[in-house]
Amino acid sequence: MRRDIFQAIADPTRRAILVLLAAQAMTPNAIAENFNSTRQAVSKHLRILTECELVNQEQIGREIYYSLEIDKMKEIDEWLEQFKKIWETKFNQLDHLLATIKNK
Amino acid sequence: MRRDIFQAIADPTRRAILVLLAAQAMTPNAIAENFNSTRQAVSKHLRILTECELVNQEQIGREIYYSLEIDKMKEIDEWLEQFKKIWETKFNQLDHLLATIKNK
DNA sequence: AAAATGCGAAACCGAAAGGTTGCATTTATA
DNA sequence: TATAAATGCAACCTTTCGGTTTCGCATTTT
Repeated sequence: MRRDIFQAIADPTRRAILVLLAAQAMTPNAIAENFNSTRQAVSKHLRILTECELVNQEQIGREIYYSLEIDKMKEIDEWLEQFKKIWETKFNQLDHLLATIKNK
Repeated sequence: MRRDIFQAIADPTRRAILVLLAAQAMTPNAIAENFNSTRQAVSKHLRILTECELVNQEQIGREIYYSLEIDKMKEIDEWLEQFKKIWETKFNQLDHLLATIKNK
């Protein structure tokens, strides 16, 4: 299926799942209670998130606990880096402008 | 069509367009030269990026220059904030561990 | 041992995505 | 003024997406 991390976070349900898992590891059933779709639909989302290595599984008896793989989230931040440079520069320019006005 | 910014950056071509525009404003034709798809396909991507307010248009004669709307990119960073707190905490824990080992 | 629970996988479906071709419109040029 | 260039839009097609229902398989509970 070859999905990447950006496709993974494109879906609002998956983003919400990631936020849930940021707080604590959860089972598919527990996660599904937070949404209006079926457990199976959530399961599909978890499969995608697992493939992208955004979440981990740990089986305990018949339950599977999913937890956030925080390191993978950094990849988004790394992509953003190239734009951060720009908005920081823009901020500095504004900063400079304000300072100039102030000293008039 | 109601797309959000996360859907906008889900497509690799659109991400590449954003990177191109980060360097300089460009026309659809110029942008399309960088990809294997038709100008019309690129035009569709630009339409989506415009709807999401990730890019601006400026018409000059018969040409339209597209430029990056950097402020909108910050929204992704803002969403990431909630996860950053986690990975910074993890880093600090590791940091502490390393310090402990060092002082042994 | 039988029933219930937790889960994933498969089959199916409608909607949306991403691409192409063909056109209409506006602006520049010969 | 006729032609070329730059662009957006619409129609169409194939693939993917996200959902549901049905099922099978472990594991736990009664």
